[in-house]
Amino acid sequence: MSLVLFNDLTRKKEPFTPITPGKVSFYSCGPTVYDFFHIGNARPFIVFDVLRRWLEHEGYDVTFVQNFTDIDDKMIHRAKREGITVAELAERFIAEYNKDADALGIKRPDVSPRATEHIPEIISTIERIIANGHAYESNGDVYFDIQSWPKYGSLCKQNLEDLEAGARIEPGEKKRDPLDFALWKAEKPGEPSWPSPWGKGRPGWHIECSAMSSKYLGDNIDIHSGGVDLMFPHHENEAAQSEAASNSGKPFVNYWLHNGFLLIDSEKMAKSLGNFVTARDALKKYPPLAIRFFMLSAHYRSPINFTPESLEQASAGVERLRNCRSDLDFAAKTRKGESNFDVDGYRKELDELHAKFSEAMNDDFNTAAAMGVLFDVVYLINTSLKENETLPEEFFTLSKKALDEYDSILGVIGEDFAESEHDEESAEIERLIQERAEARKSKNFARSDEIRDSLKARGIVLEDTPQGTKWKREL
RNA sequence: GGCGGUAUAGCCAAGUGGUAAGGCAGAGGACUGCAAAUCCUUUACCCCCAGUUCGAAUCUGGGUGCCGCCUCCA
Repeated sequence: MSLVLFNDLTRKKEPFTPITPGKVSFYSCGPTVYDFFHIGNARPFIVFDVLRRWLEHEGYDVTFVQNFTDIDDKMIHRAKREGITVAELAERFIAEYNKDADALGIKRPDVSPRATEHIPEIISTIERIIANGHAYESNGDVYFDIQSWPKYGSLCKQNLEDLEAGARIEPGEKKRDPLDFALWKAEKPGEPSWPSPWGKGRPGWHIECSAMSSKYLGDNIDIHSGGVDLMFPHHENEAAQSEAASNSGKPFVNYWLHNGFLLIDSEKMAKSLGNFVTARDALKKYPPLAIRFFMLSAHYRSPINFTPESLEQASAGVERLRNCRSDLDFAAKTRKGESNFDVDGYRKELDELHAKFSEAMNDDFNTAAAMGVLFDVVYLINTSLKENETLPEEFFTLSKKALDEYDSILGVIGEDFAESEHDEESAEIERLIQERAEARKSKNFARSDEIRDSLKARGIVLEDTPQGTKWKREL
């Protein structure tokens, strides 16, 4: 089975067919860099990172673009409050974004365009929209003319009347229709601005994505993703702008993907509710792997609930995965040898699981089901380790390859600390393990337990096996 | 009011016509000096009502609960 994606344009699962065979153009809405990003923002970053990795794993040449919004009202207000320029604010929080995103194992995009570095492209996009008769200038502002765009509302499945009922028009506004939205905003005193054919001003929110996606990916792109709340108005507006600008008759985007909301203790996250959690804070409390595990444990379109319990459960799940990998590594060092282990049968079982994994990922990247398969692999490895004194080289090669492959997509197992560390501390740990082994030999269990407890207090866990004692770091 | 999502074991969560994956937690057992890890055993009338069907958690209709969007919040 090949990849099927749920397309919000049609509200159906559709077979994924890229515009150019073998290539995928993928635009993902990035953060407005006025503050640390929060744990709700982290969801699309993580889940679409996994989709991107899966596409690459399947052999596609993916161009992944994720913007930084570095000019808008929030940026301006925050910069004013901090007493710095908008540019300084952007610089700071782009760096913070990268720190948190890296910690969460999110691959860097191929291109990370910033709105303020694409003002000429934005202006020319607006000019084309005006030239095509879908926008108008009004006192230094430029608005998209909703009435000229019959398709408006096709992504969010709303008709114009219903949308108008919810819209409001402020007194003194310069729009013709309440739903018309700004492409360009005339300069206000003390705010950053750029020269344009309509006087000094700055871009509206939606236009940057249209201008930048077309610059880097073309007028017709394969995949565009973001949170459900962006479906309206942001993506609806983007689509209208892009298609009005290109005037090619081709859709702006072939597959629209939206992730479900993340709730905090069953409530929407909001500063007013006092339940606002930044990714930075979450990373202080929970291991990055557990946060990833949590995000991938449900389907990306379902809502998920961020609670201490769910994160602890995720941590325990990660622990099981990591134990398997470290048990495997330890056995590879101590139990490799002659064996009548049925390698061919084992390979066949792994292949079957591999097929199940692919099937899950191809089904609208169902990571929850895929993780179920990963645990089946873990079980297969664990029972094989249990049932065989010694195992052939191939067992270890095959098992390690399987875990590595799945983890290269999901990123929930991570590095083996004990394996990768060869510093003074690990040498000391080895010494203590040696001392404990001698204490145990002479039945000095008091000393033995003392060593184990003191290491435990430092986050080092010892496990005794018939082949000796292994150690690992707690998450 | 308009649009949409969702309801599966103590908790998290797949499955979407043929009789319930996986994880966490719990209980009992094996192993261990004791642990830890691992393994074995064990826990579901799939929100309610009606209908379609040989057969429904899965489809249809109705109801109820929860959630989101329609306010430049992922």
